[in-house]
Amino acid sequence: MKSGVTMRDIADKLGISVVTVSKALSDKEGVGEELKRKIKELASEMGYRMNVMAKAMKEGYTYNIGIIVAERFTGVSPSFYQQFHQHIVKSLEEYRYSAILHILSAQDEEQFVMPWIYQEKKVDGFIILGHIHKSYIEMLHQADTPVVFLDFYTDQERMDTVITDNFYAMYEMTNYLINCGHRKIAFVGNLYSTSSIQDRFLGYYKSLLEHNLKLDERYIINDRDERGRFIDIQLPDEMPTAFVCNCDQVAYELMIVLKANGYKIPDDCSVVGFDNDIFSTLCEPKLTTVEVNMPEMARVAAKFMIKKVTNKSSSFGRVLIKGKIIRRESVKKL
Amino acid sequence: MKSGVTMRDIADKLGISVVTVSKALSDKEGVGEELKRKIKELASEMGYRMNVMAKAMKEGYTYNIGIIVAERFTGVSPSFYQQFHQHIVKSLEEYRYSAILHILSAQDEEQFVMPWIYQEKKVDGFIILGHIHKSYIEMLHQADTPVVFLDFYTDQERMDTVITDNFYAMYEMTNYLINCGHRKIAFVGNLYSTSSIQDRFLGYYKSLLEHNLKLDERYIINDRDERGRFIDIQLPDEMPTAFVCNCDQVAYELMIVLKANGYKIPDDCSVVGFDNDIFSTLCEPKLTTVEVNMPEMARVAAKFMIKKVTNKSSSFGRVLIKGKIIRRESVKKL
DNA sequence: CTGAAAGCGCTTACAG
DNA sequence: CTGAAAGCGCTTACAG
Repeated sequence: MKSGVTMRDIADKLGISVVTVSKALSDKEGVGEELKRKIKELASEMGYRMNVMAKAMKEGYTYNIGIIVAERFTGVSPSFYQQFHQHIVKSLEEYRYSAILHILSAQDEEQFVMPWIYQEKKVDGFIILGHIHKSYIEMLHQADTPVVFLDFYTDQERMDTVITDNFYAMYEMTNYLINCGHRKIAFVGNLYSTSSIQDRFLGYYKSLLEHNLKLDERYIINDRDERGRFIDIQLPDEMPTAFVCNCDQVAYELMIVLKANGYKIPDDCSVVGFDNDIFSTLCEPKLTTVEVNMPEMARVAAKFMIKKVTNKSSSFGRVLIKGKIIRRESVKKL
Repeated sequence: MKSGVTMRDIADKLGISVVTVSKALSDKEGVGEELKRKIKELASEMGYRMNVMAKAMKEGYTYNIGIIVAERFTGVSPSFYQQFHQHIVKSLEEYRYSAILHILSAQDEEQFVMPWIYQEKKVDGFIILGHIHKSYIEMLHQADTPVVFLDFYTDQERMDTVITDNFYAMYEMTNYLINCGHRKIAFVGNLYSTSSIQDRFLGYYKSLLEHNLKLDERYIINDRDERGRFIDIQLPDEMPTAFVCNCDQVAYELMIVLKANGYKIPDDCSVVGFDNDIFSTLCEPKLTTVEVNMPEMARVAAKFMIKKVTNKSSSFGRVLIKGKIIRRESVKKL
């Protein structure tokens, strides 16, 4: 299994030209069936491997996509986005594209430093995973390179983004609770923290509106400070029968507080989460939650990316992917 | 910020040759200071970006390294290896190398299918993350491409690998327990499951030997079946004063069993783990454990990789990186 | 100090 | 059906 084999070598051995070898190997027309067969056979016999870079240079593509994720999401606790990255790799593979991960440092983000893989023309475009600064996005749009966002959006124009339908999922989840007979339902999450939490809250609110239930301010419970750090959860004076938490980890923390105060779950109160991450199965009882459809989101983002690479002017806007309610044991039918 | 700018454009505008531009931009000698300055200035003004692929093709490098991880490690629960991948990206960056993640499917692994990024010559070598089949490794070695292993080793020859010093870390941890006055110390883990568990067990055993403590078979407690699935942990009839667990998750499970049987931690028995992962802080009390030095391991693996790319004949063998004991609240001084 | 020539390994028109 | 020519954007000897 030598490496140095080129089309030249194959051509020479067969006494033909590289043009013919090139055509045969990529199944282009203009080569006799018999000759084509011979070429392919010899190629595999000699352990020929196509040098895609050479092809790429001729065509002007790199067949690489940069995946950008902000450093702050890559801390000690393995995040959500690492899972996403893997799904993107899988999806890009189907187009024979590779993914190159680029971790955007806080410094580069603030000082508007373009990723070096852009500077070196190593990628045909970027998929941005999660939140990054608005002005950095602005700069990205200025540069002539296709960009698709995943799991994040802003009100900026020309933004192609694939996101979970947070709003609809929480709307459905709250409907489910109401169908189970709950009427006093609290929401746990800081409404001013992230866009996701806001959308989830709004879905919860829509469900209340639709069922003529009043939004009670005392039932909006804070879970984190402005900087996103979790704070101790304060239970309301008058207890609701169900808690809608903006994520599984908060639901997990809430359950600890509830138990510490002598409440039984789901007998005294029901709890639901969002994300279907490790915390949802670490709880006792296991948590009813919403699963984000990562494979589908990655697939769509990859598809958009490839289309934008091929046709720079194509645009898709804001695409919502539905989540799925996972029913476990943390909800009681009243 | 246009993209199409090449050295040709810069040269034409200055009425000089591309050769001179090339030399100036890569700081090679043979260009006057004044001209060099001018060239660099114009380059940045025109928004020139080096086409590394062209350079790469000339030199015969791709400046990409493939990171291979078996599909079974990429399941639902975000694994250890995703963290590793990020550290490798960071380390390779310092050599201006990019990482391309390749998830090796079970099928490809069994049928000895080389990664398509190898077939397409997109990478200069591979870093293998975690366990893969011996015969696949054999094939990898047959192919003329540099390979470095990370967090995994076998007895195969010519294997360059960077691993945690499981043996030494568990030896130190057991010493620590003994220094705290413990004499009856159990080990929790299936000795026939993974190489890591074996090494950790052996470190524990060495510490016992050194302190003239007998290895008691009843104190080797199984935690998983042959297929690696966790089983219910059986406490021994006569209780030890401390448990050395092969990983944090098992320590976490053990704590649940201990508490269910009315034992207080660390008052009735101490527990230690390994990995310093999420389970170590989810426990109550928080777990004393061993932290793997991922950044350092990634750094060394990257360094080896680059050296092997530059000089195919270089080899490093089996390199051990020390772990670090993280002391928390799960151990009591007797 | 500066540049014309050749080449990295392919592909795309264009002839024959 | 087959191939000579030109070119993708660089760099590496080698001349001047």
